[in-house]
Amino acid sequence: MIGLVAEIIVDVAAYPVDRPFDYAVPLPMVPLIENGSRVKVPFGPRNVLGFVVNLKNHTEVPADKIKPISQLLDIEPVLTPEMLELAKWLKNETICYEIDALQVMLPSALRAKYEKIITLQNSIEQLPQPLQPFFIRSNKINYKEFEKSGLLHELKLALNEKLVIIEYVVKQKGKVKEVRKVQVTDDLEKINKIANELSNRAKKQKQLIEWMKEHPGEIMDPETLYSETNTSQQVLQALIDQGAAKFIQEEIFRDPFSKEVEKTSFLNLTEEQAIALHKISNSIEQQQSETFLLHGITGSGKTEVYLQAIAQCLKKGKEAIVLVPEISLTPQMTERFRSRFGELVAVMHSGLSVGEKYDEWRKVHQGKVKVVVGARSAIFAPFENVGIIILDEEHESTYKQEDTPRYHARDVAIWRGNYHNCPIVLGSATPSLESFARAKKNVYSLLTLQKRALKQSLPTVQIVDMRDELKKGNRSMFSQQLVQSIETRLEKNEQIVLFLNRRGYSSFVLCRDCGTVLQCQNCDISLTYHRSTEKCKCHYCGYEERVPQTCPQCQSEHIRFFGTGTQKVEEELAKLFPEARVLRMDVDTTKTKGSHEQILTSFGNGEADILLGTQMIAKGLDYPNITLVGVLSADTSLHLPDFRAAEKTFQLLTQVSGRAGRHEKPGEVVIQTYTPEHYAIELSKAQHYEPFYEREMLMRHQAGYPPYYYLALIQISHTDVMQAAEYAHKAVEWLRAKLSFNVSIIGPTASGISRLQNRYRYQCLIKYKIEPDLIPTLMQLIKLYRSDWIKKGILLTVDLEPTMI
DNA sequence: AGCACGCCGACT
DNA sequence: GTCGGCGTGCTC
Repeated sequence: MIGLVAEIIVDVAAYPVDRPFDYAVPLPMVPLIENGSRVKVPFGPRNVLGFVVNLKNHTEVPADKIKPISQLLDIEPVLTPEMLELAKWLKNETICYEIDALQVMLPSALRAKYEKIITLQNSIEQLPQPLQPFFIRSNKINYKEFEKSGLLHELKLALNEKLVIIEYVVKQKGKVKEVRKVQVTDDLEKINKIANELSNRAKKQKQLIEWMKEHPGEIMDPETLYSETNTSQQVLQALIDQGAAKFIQEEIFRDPFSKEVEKTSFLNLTEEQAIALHKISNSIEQQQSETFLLHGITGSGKTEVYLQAIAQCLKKGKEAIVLVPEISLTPQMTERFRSRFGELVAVMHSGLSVGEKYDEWRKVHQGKVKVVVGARSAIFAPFENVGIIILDEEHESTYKQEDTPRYHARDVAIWRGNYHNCPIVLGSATPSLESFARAKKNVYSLLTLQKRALKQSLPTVQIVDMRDELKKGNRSMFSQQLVQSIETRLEKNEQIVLFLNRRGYSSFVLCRDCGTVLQCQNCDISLTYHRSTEKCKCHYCGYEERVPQTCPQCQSEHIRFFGTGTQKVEEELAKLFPEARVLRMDVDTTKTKGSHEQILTSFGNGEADILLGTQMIAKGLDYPNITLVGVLSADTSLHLPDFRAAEKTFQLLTQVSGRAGRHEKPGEVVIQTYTPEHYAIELSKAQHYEPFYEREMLMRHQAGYPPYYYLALIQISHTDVMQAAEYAHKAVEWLRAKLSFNVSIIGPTASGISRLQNRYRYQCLIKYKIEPDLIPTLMQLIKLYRSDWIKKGILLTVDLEPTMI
């Protein structure tokens, strides 16, 4: 007779074990175990962590093969049934191991730490001499530590003699922080009885018990108790011995918020905001899983709409998830939520320590908070009654995870919205083309905010043609216009933000006279300059050519590869404006924790005149004294070998321009470019999203890119170039034979970064509209790879809907 | 993935 | 004879 059997996904990321294994549930565990519980199980010769995904009363596995679960790690399951279902969906949707899908939903503190421990079996004297010193202190030592000693051979002999054994132990990474507290018994009669029986000499105990009479059941910090009742540990201990109180361990949460915030209340809504809120409210009321695209220009007050919609969910006893891109998850941002919802908010982002993340997660898990504000992974917040899911800056590529499981938070949000029958709000000033196209097709409901909430006017935008500057003999990075504008602000004591557009690392080849950028003959994509070979390559079709000496358009010799650094700009600024105080914000100056925040605060306090930085300053900057924004070269992101280059540029310019003049003082924006006629630059001038959308959609349609087509990216790498190329070809041939003619397969070509960590990388891009068998076919390819190619050192990955190509 | 098992060549 | 090299196959 078999008892309860648990299906367990084990913590081993490998193809042959990517399925549930049956384990016997020991009798004492039966009433405690649930789906979603974490367990420790013997798996082959070792012990591993696993997740219970199903409980049943039968099994096909022969009784002699079934092993019992060795330990139940949580009394409360860490995963809800929803999460188990979501994991299965993720597994199919992104082609990953189920265990990876499960682990990504939990804080890393709950992941297992594996250790090998050598344990001495007999007395130490029996051990060979060289091994003895290791076991003087204890009969157990860590294998990792031992490994360094170089005595592995001796160990092996001792192992054969059974003098020592090796154990595989599973530990949890994170710890729950606990403090010791006193709890007074809630049994008042007992207190009275003890009080009456106290000897008259026990004056201090009497004092304490009198206090306890007033506070039955109370939990408090011992130190506070002593000072409040003027007693000491000895006195308390005496009463504890008699049963008047007891010491308890209480969980505490590490508090990542350093300061208190003041409560704020609702702001008045503009008419547009009110309409948007009303539609979202309806969906909350009707319990409809509707996806909204909230398209609102910078400064139109999207956040206030979110806040009020959330408030409504809370009123209905439901919870809210708010996703924000990592870089805009500044204290300034989270304070807006905390000031409205106080202690009901948990914040999750990469700046927190492992322990802090674990604590924030537990607040959600235990129902102590109702709102989560966080970066991508917060989409897995373990709420059980979600009322609304919000993705702010919906177009941001950081919502897509770049390693397995390669999920897009937007897709997970929609899945969860469906599960909970609640609305999903995607907010952006510059929606992704995918989302806007869906809104146009009424797949999403479009909500529009066209006016700024405080009725400020949009900043005036000037586009400066840098080719003219060059003709005028100005070879510096600053146009005359920008220099003049900076001077004016410095005189007026107003602040300036200079933005250096430097997305990505590849460089393109540009003619400084006519603005021509070398393009591929077959694709509408810029060629990438490869310094090692002195050639320009197209990463989409593999076309390549030598870097020309003169411009193919105008025969000018001023043709060279492009790329500038913030340091160089800083030096030039120092020459032009020696008195100006400059703050530089880039990867170098923001390495340490909190430095990002520090720079912004000191700029906000007016400790500098100019803030110079890269992407990271494009968001969240909201200071009244910023009246000038300068974009040093708008082109840089335009000519990246990425079909989204124009979209990203438009988004970035709109975003950056939005930093100027957000308060009373009017703002000015100066955009320097070598290609002022490009629609992405021209149309960003007045934040004209729709014309840009129309224009860009046309390009996508012609070139066969999303949103008209779906994409899948296959990457193949090997330490040997020939092997990498050979297997990339094999994969492509294999796919061509399997997939229908409606699918176009581009490649194989060398990847953008053709060698990474000493592996040569090739890739192939699949474009398709409808191909129901694509995922099964790709899974088959992966199977082929894992059973055969992997032995030859090939690495193959599949990324569905890649963001970076 | 990790690990044991097993079959082969080089050595005390 | 035996140690350790890596190919093969399994994990409830």
